[in-house]
Amino acid sequence: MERKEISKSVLKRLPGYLAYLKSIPEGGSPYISATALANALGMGEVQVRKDLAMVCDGGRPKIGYPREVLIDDIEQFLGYDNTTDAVLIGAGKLGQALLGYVGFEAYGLNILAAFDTDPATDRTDDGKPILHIDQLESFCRSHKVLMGIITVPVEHAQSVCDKLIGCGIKAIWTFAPTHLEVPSNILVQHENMATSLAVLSMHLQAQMKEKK
Amino acid sequence: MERKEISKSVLKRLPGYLAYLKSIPEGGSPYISATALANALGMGEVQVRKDLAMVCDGGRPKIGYPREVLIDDIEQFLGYDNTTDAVLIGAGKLGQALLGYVGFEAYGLNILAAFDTDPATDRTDDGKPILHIDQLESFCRSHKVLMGIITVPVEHAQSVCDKLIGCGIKAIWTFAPTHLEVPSNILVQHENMATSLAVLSMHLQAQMKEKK
DNA sequence: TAGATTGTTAATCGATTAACAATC
DNA sequence: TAGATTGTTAATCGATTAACAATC
Repeated sequence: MERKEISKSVLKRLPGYLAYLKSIPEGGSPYISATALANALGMGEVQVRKDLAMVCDGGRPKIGYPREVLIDDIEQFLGYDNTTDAVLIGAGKLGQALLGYVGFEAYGLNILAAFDTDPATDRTDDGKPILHIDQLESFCRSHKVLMGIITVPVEHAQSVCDKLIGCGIKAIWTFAPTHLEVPSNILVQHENMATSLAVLSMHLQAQMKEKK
Repeated sequence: MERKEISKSVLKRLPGYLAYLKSIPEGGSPYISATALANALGMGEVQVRKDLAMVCDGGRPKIGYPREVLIDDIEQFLGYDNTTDAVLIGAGKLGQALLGYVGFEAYGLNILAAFDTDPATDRTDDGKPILHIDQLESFCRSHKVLMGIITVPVEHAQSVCDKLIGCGIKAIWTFAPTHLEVPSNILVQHENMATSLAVLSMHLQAQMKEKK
């Protein structure tokens, strides 16, 4: 499969297709059409077809795409087939929730350990190590970790971010509601609860107004 | 301030401005320019100016916008000035993390209680009630709750969603990685960890390739 | 006054949708 | 063959960026 330049909008829709494809029970047809996928996810069928064209080659007219192949192609495209190791900084409630979430395996994400300035215990319920922040650098170097997850309070986010970059991390997933300043070769993915809440809040405001 | 029709892209950027404006220490100038804001957040200044024009009237040339007024305008626009009550379904780790996060107050969100099919305790550490799912409807009706937060495993997400709608909920914030089927007047906001991971994963793949 | 900054109007860019030809 | 479905090319739409006039 020739790898084309992919836009971010397409990229963001791929996990949705993947999740749906995986959720289909084994029994049925081994093929699925873009039309069927679109209907199931409430999207336009042309869009789905175009998106799929980016990652796989060849559905067959009248039949659709072979489900298994499609799943493999998307996973390979997204890099879910080879796992990424990550460290997590901030072993608070959110941090521990992420640490304990087994579902990330499916996305090729493996959180090796959590770090904190003041580790309450040395292991989570699930047996993942919680280490002192001072051990971060040697840990990252020896495990060749490229991804860091930030779940510390806002005020420490930037300094933790700087520290991660100093440890050789190339991609950062942050849950702290603040802008992080980083060099251009580092990717920051902001899990932005605030924007979600903004969208929800606007919808409710509109609803209230309608009722009047 | 005349309320114009606002696009989703603008809406999603507003919380970022708000967070930054609030983070500025009291001491300095009471004014801030779109240019300064843009630089601080790594954005284009024209975009910032256009976005601000949607929610407030009148910065002053050469001076900028009065910071306090700007904060108030954005908060009012987003509806953060009057709090929204919400219920949360699924008192697992993620659910409890959200339940205990005090930062939501700033977004006008107040999670009243959590519900679960099998409540381990009847209160969280923070003193918020955890109730049995059977009490959901009467609770929502009596408290006139309009927002529901879903933190249950994927396989229960749709049924929980249906239940919430049956209780009169109008907006749903879901953390379950699956598509939810809802009537058109209900808003579903999908907190999509999977898309974030896809973006991160792609970046790391590109990095690896570069190194070779 | 000069210059920084705002707000507006026009141009560009990218993404989505529509139309249609190709194919099994 | 007929019809469902794919893939492609063109048209539309919306959002971002650039250019510029207005203003303090």
